[in-house]
Amino acid sequence: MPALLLKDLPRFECLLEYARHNPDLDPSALVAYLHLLRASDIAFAAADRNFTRFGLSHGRFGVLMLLLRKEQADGSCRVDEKSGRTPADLAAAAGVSRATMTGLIDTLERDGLVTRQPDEQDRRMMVVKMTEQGRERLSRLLPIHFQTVAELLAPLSESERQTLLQLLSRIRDPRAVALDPVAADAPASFST
Amino acid sequence: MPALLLKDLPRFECLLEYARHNPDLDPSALVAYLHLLRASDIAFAAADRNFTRFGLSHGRFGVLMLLLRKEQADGSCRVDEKSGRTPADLAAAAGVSRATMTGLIDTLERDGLVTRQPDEQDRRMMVVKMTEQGRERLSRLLPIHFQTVAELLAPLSESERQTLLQLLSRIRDPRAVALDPVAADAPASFST
DNA sequence: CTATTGTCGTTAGCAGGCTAACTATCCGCC
DNA sequence: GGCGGATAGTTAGCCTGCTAACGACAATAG
Repeated sequence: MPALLLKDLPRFECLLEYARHNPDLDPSALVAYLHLLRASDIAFAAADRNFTRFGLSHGRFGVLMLLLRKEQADGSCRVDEKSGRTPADLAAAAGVSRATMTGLIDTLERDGLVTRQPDEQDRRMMVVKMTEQGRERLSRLLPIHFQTVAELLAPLSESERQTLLQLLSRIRDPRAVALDPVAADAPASFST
Repeated sequence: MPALLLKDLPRFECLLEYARHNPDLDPSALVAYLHLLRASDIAFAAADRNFTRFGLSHGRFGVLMLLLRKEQADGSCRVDEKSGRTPADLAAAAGVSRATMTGLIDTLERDGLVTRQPDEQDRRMMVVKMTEQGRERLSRLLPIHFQTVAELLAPLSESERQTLLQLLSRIRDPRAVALDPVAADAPASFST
């Protein structure tokens, strides 16, 4: 069920051993890297257990969250009524390929959590909408999901979470860094 | 290619928006959780690009590392000559199912990086050994892999890495915590 | 010595990503 | 007005993980 491999802890030994034999490389980077994968895998698997209980997966959950967000557009978030509802838009927003999004929507539609109708203006497009049942299921899952997240981070104090977040946000894709070296030490505020 | 979804950044907005509408839940936990998945995904994908360049995957790389470790047994590491070479042992050490290990070894054997021979003592078992070609490929890959890891962590100073590591190692599986609450605040030194 | 129990490796079939290629449609330019 | 290039959604096929179930074999109980 965990999409990422749980195999980090065991590999610790081998890699660290190798590092011991080759002291020219950076042991602290390696250890941090392995802990990062391990912690993320734990969090991923914990969330996935909740999703599975509700007949969802990480991918399908993401789609429903995107649709929920659109529905909250009447609230504080200014999102034009149109954007984000077509499969292509959802795929871009969710970070998966259009082909994958087709499969996700297929399953969601089969389970009655989502509807798919042809767009009237542009007949290439489809319009994906969340059903009442989808909203209901999401509203049952979300408190549990957030509680799980809270439990995962429970061992850390508020200020420690800030520190963790600040350190994590400075880890960047080396390729991206090469393209945009200036951003390497920016505080990196995503959600704004 | 990335086995974990790259879709964390986009979902930031939706989840944070939801959190804004429901202030009873823990925003700092949610943000830390999302940054954790994102950072891990970046690291995972960066490593995976190297593996792919050398015809490997995360899983196959892990197997070779385990076999390499066995081979270093003549050095500083006291490992009995026998352990860790059967598929079942490798599966347990790598954290995958035995069925998955069969597939990993199949591919590695097909590519000539590993051999599989029946065990003489116990005819249920097989003995997996790394070939010279496997050693050679691993020795070409490892410097690049370690350099990638070093680049990923380059934005952090030595003491920041220590902090990161210390915070990450306190994130535990909620289920495991329930079983062993004492370990929840232990420093958690794995590699010893 | 036989029967039960358990382990090893493999197979079959599922899930969820991906790319590449296809059809249908829109847009812009002549 | 029509034609070429871009875009939407789908399909087909691959990869890699998983579980469940199998036959072969070992180990132990009686």
